[in-house]
Amino acid sequence: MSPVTAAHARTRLQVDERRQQLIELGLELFGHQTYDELSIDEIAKKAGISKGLLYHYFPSKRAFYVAAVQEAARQLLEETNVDESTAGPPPDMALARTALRGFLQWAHRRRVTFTFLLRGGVGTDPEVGAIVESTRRALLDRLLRRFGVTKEDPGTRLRLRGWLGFIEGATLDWVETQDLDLDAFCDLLVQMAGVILPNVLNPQAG
Amino acid sequence: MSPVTAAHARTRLQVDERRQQLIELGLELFGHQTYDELSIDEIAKKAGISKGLLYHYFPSKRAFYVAAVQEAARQLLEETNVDESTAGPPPDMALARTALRGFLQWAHRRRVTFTFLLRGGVGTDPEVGAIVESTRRALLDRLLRRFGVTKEDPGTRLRLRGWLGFIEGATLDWVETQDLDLDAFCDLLVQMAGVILPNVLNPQAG
DNA sequence: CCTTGTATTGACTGGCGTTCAATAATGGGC
DNA sequence: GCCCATTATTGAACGCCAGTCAATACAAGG
Repeated sequence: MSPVTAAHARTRLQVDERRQQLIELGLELFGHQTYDELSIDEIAKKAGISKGLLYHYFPSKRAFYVAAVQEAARQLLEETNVDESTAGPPPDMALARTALRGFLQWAHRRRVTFTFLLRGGVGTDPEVGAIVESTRRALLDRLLRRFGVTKEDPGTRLRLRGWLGFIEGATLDWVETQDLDLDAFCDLLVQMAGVILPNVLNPQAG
Repeated sequence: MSPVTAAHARTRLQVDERRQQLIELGLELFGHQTYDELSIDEIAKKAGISKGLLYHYFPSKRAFYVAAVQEAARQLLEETNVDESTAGPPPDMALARTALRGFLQWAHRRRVTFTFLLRGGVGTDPEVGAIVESTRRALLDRLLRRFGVTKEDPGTRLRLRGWLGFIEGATLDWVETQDLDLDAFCDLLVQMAGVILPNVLNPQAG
């Protein structure tokens, strides 16, 4: 079934190729099982390789897990990046909306990875927490740039952090229940941005 | 140092007393270390008891961990419960504000437990996730009752879930940075409730 | 004071993360 | 096309730690 499975003979792969393959597998497996539900032996078996080989690529099980989280974050950032060449001067609401839409589509299409990143990314290492936090930050910066937000006093920062919490919480609910279509949900989030961050989005209203 | 520590002699305690004592300790320890950073031996040592005794009270390490989460949730719900005897008809904004204040005070005073509950409560078991989710739900129901919210169509549910995400995210930030005083932050959250849930809070505006 | 119940212990076991020396595949030089 | 250096790959062995269990000591009731 898996292209990795080699009955008896050793199949020798390029280092990056195999590494990527293993991370991809980890993403899939850790998306469905807890960290300590999933044993190294099981991972190796599913990958069709020996247990020891995993340690050739990753110094520890945790490191492997972290690499998977890292990859999830990387995919999220990469696949939700929109073309900015035709962007108008901020606040370019249309572009911001497109970006948000892309994020939601990704969250839906790869919902296992998405929930893995958010749910699995919190309770574990500080290292993992840092990845999630910096991803959050990167996503936030992107959106803010498109919304044209610059200043960040304490009140604004808390609103931003809260708004992100809003998006994450609502999106986790949304990918599960699916009882609003993409556009309606996207509209909701944009509308929320408007009421949560009024002073930064239309300064004259603050 | 600890009242539990008995140099050589066995100190025999009542079952509920010791159980509670262990859970309290677990709350403290798991607040500062990851689940698998913390070994059973270490817990037992810190508690001044033998490893085996832990298994007299809890069937497994996980069960012990879950009990600690459970306790954190129980404390949160108990200690943030406000007196409703003098409550006016909903939406009683004053009471809602008091409740929110109580929640924030608790989150600040017991920030280790609070972050443990939120950060540790996500990435692990479905069992732990269920506790956190039901606590979330209970807190939400309380606030909604005071705000006088009844209906829950998909759109409203997503707003509620998002609003909770807002509170959690912003509060996690707030207990860490502390760069807004309690009242100002509380004001912010109440204000946010107003703009996020306008249709349910003042129906004529929706 | 003895007996019964149970809180408590310490040694033991099995599983799993981790290590390491041995092995076989690959690619390059001649 | 052969040989050698490199290294991807293996499998067995190790050690730590969660979980078990029979033995022990403390407390209470008769």
